[in-house]
This record gives sequence, structure tokens and C-alpha cells, in this order.
Amino acid sequence: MSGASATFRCVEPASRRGRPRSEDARQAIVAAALDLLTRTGYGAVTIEGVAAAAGVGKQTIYRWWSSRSALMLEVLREVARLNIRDRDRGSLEGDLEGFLSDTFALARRIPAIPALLRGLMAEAQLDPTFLATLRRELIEPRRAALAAVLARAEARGELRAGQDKDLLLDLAFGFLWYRLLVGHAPLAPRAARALAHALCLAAGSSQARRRPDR
Amino acid sequence: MSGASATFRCVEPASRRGRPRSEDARQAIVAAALDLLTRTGYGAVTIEGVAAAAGVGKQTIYRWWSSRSALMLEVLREVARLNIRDRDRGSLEGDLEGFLSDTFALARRIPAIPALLRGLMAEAQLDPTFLATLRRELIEPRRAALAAVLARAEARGELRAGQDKDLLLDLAFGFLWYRLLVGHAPLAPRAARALAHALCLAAGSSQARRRPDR
Amino acid sequence: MSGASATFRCVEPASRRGRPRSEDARQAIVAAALDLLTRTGYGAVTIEGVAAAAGVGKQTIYRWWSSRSALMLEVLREVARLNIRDRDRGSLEGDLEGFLSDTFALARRIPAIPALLRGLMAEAQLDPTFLATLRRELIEPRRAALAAVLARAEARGELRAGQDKDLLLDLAFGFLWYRLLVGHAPLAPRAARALAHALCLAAGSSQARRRPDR
Amino acid sequence: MSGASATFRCVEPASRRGRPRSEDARQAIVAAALDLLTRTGYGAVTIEGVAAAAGVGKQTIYRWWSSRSALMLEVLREVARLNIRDRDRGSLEGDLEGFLSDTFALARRIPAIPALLRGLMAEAQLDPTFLATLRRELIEPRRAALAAVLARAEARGELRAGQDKDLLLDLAFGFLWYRLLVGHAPLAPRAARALAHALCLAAGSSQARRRPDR
DNA sequence: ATCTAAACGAGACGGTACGTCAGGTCTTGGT
DNA sequence: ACCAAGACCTGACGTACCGTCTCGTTTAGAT
Repeated sequence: MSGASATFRCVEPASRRGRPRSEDARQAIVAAALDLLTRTGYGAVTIEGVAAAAGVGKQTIYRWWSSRSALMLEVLREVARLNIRDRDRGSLEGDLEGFLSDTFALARRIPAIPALLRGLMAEAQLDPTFLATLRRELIEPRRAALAAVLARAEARGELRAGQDKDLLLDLAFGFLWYRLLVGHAPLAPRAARALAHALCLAAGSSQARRRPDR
Repeated sequence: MSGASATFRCVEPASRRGRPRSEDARQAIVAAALDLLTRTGYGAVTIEGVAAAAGVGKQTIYRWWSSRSALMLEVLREVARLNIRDRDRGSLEGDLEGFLSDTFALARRIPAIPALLRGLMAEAQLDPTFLATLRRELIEPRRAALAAVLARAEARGELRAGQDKDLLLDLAFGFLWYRLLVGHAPLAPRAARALAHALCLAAGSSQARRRPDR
Repeated sequence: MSGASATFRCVEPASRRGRPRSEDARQAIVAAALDLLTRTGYGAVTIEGVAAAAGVGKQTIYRWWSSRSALMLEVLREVARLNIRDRDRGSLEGDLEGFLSDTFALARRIPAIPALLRGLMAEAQLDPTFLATLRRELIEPRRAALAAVLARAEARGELRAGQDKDLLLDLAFGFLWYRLLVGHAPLAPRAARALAHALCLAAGSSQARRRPDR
Repeated sequence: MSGASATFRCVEPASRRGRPRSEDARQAIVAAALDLLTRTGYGAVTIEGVAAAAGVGKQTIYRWWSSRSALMLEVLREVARLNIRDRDRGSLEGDLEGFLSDTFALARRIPAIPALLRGLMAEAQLDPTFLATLRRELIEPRRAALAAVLARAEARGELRAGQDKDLLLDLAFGFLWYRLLVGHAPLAPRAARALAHALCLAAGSSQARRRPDR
């Protein structure tokens, strides 16, 4: 997800021997996994179920993905293929609000995305190897994208000198994941604004707007 | 965890017939679960494994706990039995720092605690029923404890009028869980101080101390 | 098969703990295996198929039998439970004819028996461990039974001195198995008489009857 | 085996277009199958294993052989290419002893032969189609060869009038296969002599030699 | 000197069955 | 009534091979 997809593209040697991979099968698998996910929930997705729903042999799944989590990570990439553009809005608060509300909006628009994120984070907790993968493929690219926003603000002089930028990243993504995982409050547009404002205050941004009355 | 255990104590009728529940068995089960957790990780803990390690029949586990997650939640309560006292330190930032550094310290002192929290949160994602339980038994009590700190600050006039206290709770616990789950940075004492300070800034606390030079 | 079943009866300690083995399940499994065998042939019998047909979990089969061949050997014992009585008919040729025609008749009366014998012998060729089992449980008991017939003849003085009795056993059972496996000729009653007569001649029995005109 | 191979040679049209069959590949396949057979046993030979060991695509095997058993039958022909000559030794017992001891000696000299025979007979039990093939290609030619020996004896007047020659064939080959399959006794030269003698007795041959003192 | 067609190596494909693991339920005898 | 033991049915796991199907690459005879 985000603009990082190019990074993870499989690099295929110019010519390969043997029967080439079936793109049909790949798409059927990803589509079946997505369908099962939305109909039965992440926990009820099984390799056997996906294979049956996709009309595919189990081995064809295992040939290309090492585990359910690896498959679901690809499903996430497929579903969230659209990059979240990071336009420069001229101020830290504006940039933050743009980044966060775009992110929140994506999660709201495609209900599979929260389900995928929650399931992937869950599996990462039960499988240390996959946690490393998830950090590399998902967590770090998103942190880098938000870090770029902060770097721009720093260049503008909007950050207090010596401000710990990792702290701000943890606050922003912590808020996001916490709401996602606990589900006690939605990722509403208003929440994006409030979070952006709070981050600006925490960052000591002199330009922090007056809090709107609502 | 925290002082909430009394709330959820099973209510036993004053007198019951038949052989009473074996406290030995209960303790053996919890101890075996804790032992397996630390030795093999949450994901590798199975009911069968716990029963075998505890020298107990599977049924004895199912009689008292409905699932692995319910058992592990009790293990967590057992392990984190000590209440985190919430002394009034006289200022929002002081109270926050106390609350957070006590929390972080507990997680550092007892390595099973982070493992349990991560595993429980993971299972909650895969089992909606347990997510509700986890919120009731763990998430909400902790939010209430921190909310008390904020209420005290509000009484002191340290919060900006109209400050969204839930936002602050989400920021605080989001930070905590995000670090716990992703593992990219430790829950160090310094992080507790930095987080407390950032929360004060976000809360618009007029008393926010000058950021210490480190 | 034959009277050897007592030899292989599982000896259970007087009292065992835990849920006792389900005799219902055992019978359902054996019956389903027998049914599949007759309907689809030995090669098409699978553990999964038997489990499904018997309404039983695969594990319940694997708990009690180590492999398809072990299960089918038990099916054979079940099916051929009736002992073949070895009456003393007063002469080698009479005894031989009785033994052989009883054996042939059993195979003709219960069509599953030839199918089982052929399948078991086949599996024994592909699995050396099972060959040893088959010899112990099936081959040797039958050889012992026929050896008793020969010993009686020897006591009567019907065998040439120094006659190699193993040779006669190999001739008799070789004939039987060869017809069974190759299927070029049936195990007809007349074949039993002819075989008995030929064995008497080979044994140098002085009492060998004139060959009937047919 | 025996001299029958010419009978089953594939008939190739005088000229065919396209790339001709690779003799290298054919030999590599047969050699790899033979090697796997001796190293791992018949049951562990798989088409995939043979293809990998021969450095050949699976399709190249399926193009020329319909199944593992068909391939192994060709391996047997390759290995037992030398015809067993059937010299006329002047008497039934001499001819029989020659035929049988040549056969036994071949099996002893080339250990792959017993392994192949056992495996082929096993597969024939599990696959009725292949049983027919095996009878046509292996069983019947050998019976015909031995039948020739008996016909010669009959011409010499060594057989009792009306002697059932099929009975003698079944006795001879039954003995051979039974020892091969059960493995309780070797195919030793002495066994060939004893079997030949017993067959002569069973055949009522007047020339039956006195049994040697051993 | 092309062109055509079949065989070749490689290996992906949809399947079947394997043998194992654990889940959650049940049925014993023993305390 | 509870307990340890352990058998039960269920369902998914990951693996091994099956026999079939593309691929791109030879290797011949026919044109």
C-alpha cells in the first residue's frame, strides 16, 4: 500500500523456463480470499477454503505464498493499490490532516481494508517471522510517508528544535491502529482533524490553528 | 489487570453440592499456561499442551474457561495482580508520567505481560466475541484509570476548555499498544516522560514544563 | 484367519482409564472397509474413504491401525472368522483334499476373501514391514495348519522317509496363491482334488489313490 | 523377459516427421528407474523421482509409457534381456531342472529381477488392467516355455496318460512366485532340483530318479 | 535455406490422499 | 460432583505425486 508497491515488485528474469505462472489462477486466488474475508471474517479464511472457492489446487497457493498471512498481505496490496497522494498543503497541520483523512477515508471506503489490517496485525503477533515482514512491507513504508510530511514541516520551521519525530509518528499511527484494533470509535473525518491538531500542538508548531468550534 | 479483578470475580452460590473445585488444578493450569507462554510464545500455547503440562484433563480447563483467550486473560490477571497505584503528584504532567512509567515498568519487569497483551489483542481480532470481553475486562478499566487522571487535571484547570479527553486517551494508549504490537521501539522510561509531555502539550496544559534537555 | 485369531487378540489390562474404545466405531470402520472393498476394489480403498463411509474421524482409524494394510488384515480376520476345521479323514490324500477344498470353498463363498488376500499380498510387496506382519499373522498360521496334516501323515507312515515337508507346503500354497494372484484359473473343487493327488504323488505316498477318471 | 521381447516391439511407421524420439532419454529413464528401484525399493519409485533422476521432463515418460507399471515392465525386459535357452537334456527331470535352475539363477544373479517381479505382481493386483498386460507379456510367455518342456516329455512318453499339464505349470510357477513374494526361503539351486523332482513324481514320470541322499 | 512438426527440459496446473494436529465434546473409573 | 485420562468427530494443516497442460528450445524430414 502507499507508493511503496514498486519496491516489492517481484523481479522476474527476462526469460523463465517451464510453464509460466497462470495470472488467472493468481487473480482467482486473491479474489476468492478477498471474498471470503468480507463474507466470513479474517479468522475464518483458510487456505483450503480459498483454494476451493478459487477453483484451484492448494499447492498452487503454497507455491506462491508461504502462508495465509503472506497471501492476505498481497490481497491488501491489491485492494489498496491506489497510492495515497501526499500533496503539499503549505502547512504542517494541513499536510497532516490531508494524510490522515485520506488514510481514514480509504479505510472507510473499502471495508476490507480495516479487516485486513486487523487480521494481519493479529497474525504478526502470533508469528514473529511475519511481524518482520509486516514491518518491512507495511509499517515502515507508511512511517516513511508520514516522516516526509514532518520533514517538510521542519524545513518550513514549523517544528520545535530537537522535536522527536518518531514520537509523533508513534502518536499518529498508534492512534490509528488503536482505534482500528479496539473498535471503540470510528476513523471519522472529524477524528482526522482532531488528531492532526493534537499532533501539531505536541510538535509545538507555532502555526497551530485555533481549534475550530467543531 | 489493575484493580478491576474484583469486578469480574465469578459469583459462586453460597453453597454448592458435589466435589468442590480443585484450587490445585486451577493453579497448575495457570502456571502451566504461563510457563508455556514464556517458553514457546503465545501462538504455540494450546489447550492440549496446557492440560498435559499441568497434569490435568482437558475438560477441567474447558469447565472453567471457555477458550484459550479466556484462560490467558486470567493468566494476565494473575501475573499483573498488583494494582498500579495512581498517586496524585499535583500536576497533569506528573500524574501522566507516573501512570505511564508505572505501566511501562510493569511490562518491562514481567516479560510475560507484553507477550500476553499482544496475544490477547491478536485473538481479539480473530474472534469478535473475545474482543468485546477484552474491552470490558482490560481496555475499559485502563481507560477509566487514565480518565481519572485527566478528570483531576480538569478540576485543577490544567485542561483547555472543551478538550476532548477521549482523544488524549487514544493518543496515550495508542502509543502504548502500537509500540507493544510493532516492537520497533521499547517501552523505556524516557518514552514515558516524552509521551507525558507530548500529551500535556496536546491537552494545551498551561503548566507544561519546559522540555528537559534529556 | 483359521484358528489363529486367539493368538493375536489384544490383551487389555484389566482396567484402563479414560474413555474406552468405542466398539461401534470399530465395527463401522471394518464394515465400511469391507463394503468399499467389494464395491470399488482393494486399490480404491482409502483411509479417507473408509472414515467418511463409516462416519468416523480419520484419527480414530489411525489410532487403532497403523496403515491401510493393517486395517485390511483385520477386515480379513473379521470376514474369515470361522475356523477351518481340520478333521482327520484317515489318509493323507483325504486330509489334504479336505484342507484344500475347505480353503477353496471359503474363498469362493466369500468373494471379499480373494480380493483381500490379493490386496494384502500386493501391499506386502511394497512395504517390507507389512510383509513381516503378513507372514506372522497369515502365512505362518496357515503353513502350520497344513504342516499338522503332513505330520499326521508322517505318523501314519504315508510319507517317504526324509521327505522335505516345506517343499510340499510351498507347492500347495504356491498353487493357491498363484491362481489367486494371476487369476487364470479358478479355485474350483476339482482343482483341490487334483492338487491333493499331485501332492500325494510328490510326497511318495504309497496310498495315493488311482487318479479318478474325472 | 524370455525371448518374447520381439513380439512387443513398437511398430514405427517407416518415416515420421518431427524430432525423432531420443534414445538417450529412453535409456536415461530406464537406467534411473532401475537405479531407484535397487536403492529405494519398488514402492518408492515415482514418476517424478525417475524424471528428476534421469534429468528428463515428466511428459517424456508419459509420452512413452502409460504408467509406472508399464515403465517397470520395460525395465524388467531390459534387465532380463538374455533369453533363457531351453536345451533338450533328454529327460523330463533334466529339462525341468535346467529350466528351473536357470530361472532361479537369473533371479539370484540380478537382484533387481526379484524386486521387479514382486513389484509388478503387486501392481497387477491393484490395477486389473495391468494384470491383463502382465499375464500377456510375462506370465503366458513363461508358461508357454515350460509347456514346451512338458510337451517334449509327453512325446517321449514320460507323462502319465491324461496328465493335466496346467496343474504342473501351476505347481511349478506357484512354487516360484510364492517363494518370491513371501521370501521365507531362497530360490537356491537345491530348491530347483527338489522342485523338478517333485514335479516328475507328480507327473507320474516313470524315469523319476531316485532322490539323491542330499 | 526455410518450414513444419514432433520431442525435449522444465515446471505450473487442478486434484486426491496422505498422516498430523488441535479443537471442543463425550464417557469411563477413581476420589 | 469433580477429576485425570483418553477416545470421539471435525476440520484444517502442509506435503507428495498424480496425470495434464503450457512454455521456449531442439532436431529432424519435407519443401
